Amino acid sequence: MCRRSLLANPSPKEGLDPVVSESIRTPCLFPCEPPCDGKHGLCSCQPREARLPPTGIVMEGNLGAAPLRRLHGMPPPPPDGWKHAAVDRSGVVVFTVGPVATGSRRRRLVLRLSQKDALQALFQQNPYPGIATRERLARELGIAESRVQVWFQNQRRRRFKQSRSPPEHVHPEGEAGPTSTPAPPSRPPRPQPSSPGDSAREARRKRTVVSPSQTSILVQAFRRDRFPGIAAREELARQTGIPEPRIQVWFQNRRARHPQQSPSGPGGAAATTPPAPEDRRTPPAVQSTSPPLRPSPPQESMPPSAAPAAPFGAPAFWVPGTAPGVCVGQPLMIFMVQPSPGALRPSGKPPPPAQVAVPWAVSSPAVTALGQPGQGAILPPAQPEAHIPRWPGSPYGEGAAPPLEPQPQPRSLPSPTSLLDGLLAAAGAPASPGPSPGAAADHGVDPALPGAPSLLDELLAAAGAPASPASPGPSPGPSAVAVRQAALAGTPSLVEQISAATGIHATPGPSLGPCAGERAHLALPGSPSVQVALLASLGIPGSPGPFPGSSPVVAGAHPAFPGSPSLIEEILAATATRDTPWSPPGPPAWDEGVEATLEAPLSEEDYQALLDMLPGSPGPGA
DNA sequence: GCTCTAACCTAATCATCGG
DNA sequence: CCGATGATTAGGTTAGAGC
Repeated sequence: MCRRSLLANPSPKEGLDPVVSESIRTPCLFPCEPPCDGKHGLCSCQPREARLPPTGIVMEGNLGAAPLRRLHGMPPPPPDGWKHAAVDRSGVVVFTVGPVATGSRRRRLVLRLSQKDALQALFQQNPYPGIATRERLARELGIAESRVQVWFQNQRRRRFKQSRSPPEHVHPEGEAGPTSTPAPPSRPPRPQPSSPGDSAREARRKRTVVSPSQTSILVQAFRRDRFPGIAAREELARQTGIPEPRIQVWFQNRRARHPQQSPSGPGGAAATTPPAPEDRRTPPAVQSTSPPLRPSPPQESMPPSAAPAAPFGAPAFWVPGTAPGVCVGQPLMIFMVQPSPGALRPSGKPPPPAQVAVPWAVSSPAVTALGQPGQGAILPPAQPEAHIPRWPGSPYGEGAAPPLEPQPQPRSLPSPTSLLDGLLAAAGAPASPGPSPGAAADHGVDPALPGAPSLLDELLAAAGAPASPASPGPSPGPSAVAVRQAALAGTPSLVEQISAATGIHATPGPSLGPCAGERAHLALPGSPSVQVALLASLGIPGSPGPFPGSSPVVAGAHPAFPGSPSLIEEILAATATRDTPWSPPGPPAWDEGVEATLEAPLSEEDYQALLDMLPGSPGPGA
């Protein structure tokens, strides 16, 4: 009875998301009968996987916790208040008190009807949206791009399952009846980007470039836990500056390609395992810097040994600089702190003590929403959407993260007003009765708001869906904000600094946080992208165009801006030409070429120079 | 309790980059 | 060209949310 169900089952009600619940959940320590094949993502009887991390964290309240503890000879949980315990390599069991950041899985996103309708509409148009479309849709719906991607994955399965065949090309017509589709027999293994009929398939996400130092951090984490939960991934995202979704993929690939990282099984073997390629190529010195250090002493504040000292398995003790977004040159700061109940972004995300000035925190709508349990939001707050390749040699270190205090990582915003609401409102539809006003802020930030009056309605209408009266209830809002909040909440990124210095940030522009969500869209109302513009004006290479590992940013037309066609409009347009197989959103706005990247390969010098150019800008070194 | 579906995982494969 | 590795897809499973 190898039941994963026995494993970690964090009690969301308590907001406990065990940081390492994953650890518990993954390993299958039971004498399964029949033994599980190990194919499961969460369970494996095969010792090969050695899924139990060295730390052997246990969760309170987990159904499987007790047995696991027994199996591991772990002591019983502390009486009260403990959330989880970790056993470090030395065998010391450490209990952490207080809410744990998050659990193994990210909070489940509850899509609103209107959001689903929009997704459905797009799905009918194209079940294989490219990165550009996904991002755009994500922006307009106020959810993370990765969520959109997952939704499409699940949706394809649901649809294909029903119809037993993949959508040839998703002709708008057949969609209406999901199941109704007769479905041609055999279903192609899998649509290839270049496969016929898919010729129009959009471009993939640009390859993320993981620097050696970032790889080092990831590898270390991997050795400790091959199955990091959302909390751990977010943590890594903060440390590395790589978007959490990319971290997740990295681990997937890593697991697939480095199955035997720790042959000796749980525990330790990791250390003895031969270094992976990345390891080899990573200078030792760099490796030790894993845990980003404080800005000042670039990499000395914390002894190299510190990194290893902080077993990933015991993330509870590492409170990252919280700056969700690791932005341009933002050093990551991690320091040890006593686990305290509000320190870790529990459901309630109490702001950390020394809340460093976070520019956006003030004006950012996203921030406003902090603290809300919003359901929709899932975006890992810290998700540095804009993955900015660090400049090697930078004093800020590689895994630079913002030297900020742990910030309340708004996991989900109760977003008074979600993007969708905004859309609906704009369309004259009754938006969620919710909160509201604060919404003002949101509105300002909402990408797709202005300019696109009844887009949603149109889309829905085109899709045959009822113009969603939208979210009934206060809908916590999926957080359009959530998506951006990550960007906001965090440390001031270069852009933020620039904005602060220039006052540009006055515009509650959409996703101003360059480091935000999966992708930071720096579009500012009225202007393409301040960031891009600035970078471009400075002649910073790579600014205007995407470059490897960069996160494309729609610099041009932005859905949120009046005048810029929204995705929905695009869909509508496409729908008009039904026989036209999906093709990449054509208009300029869509053009990938229009996209710019936030991740300018800035060198520290560039960075400094940039800052210097900004009047009143303190500048990093300043 | 049941259903639906978001989240996650594996395996396979494509795409891109650097040597 | 080839190896390494990021991205994506199909398909399987778990678990949260809502009825």
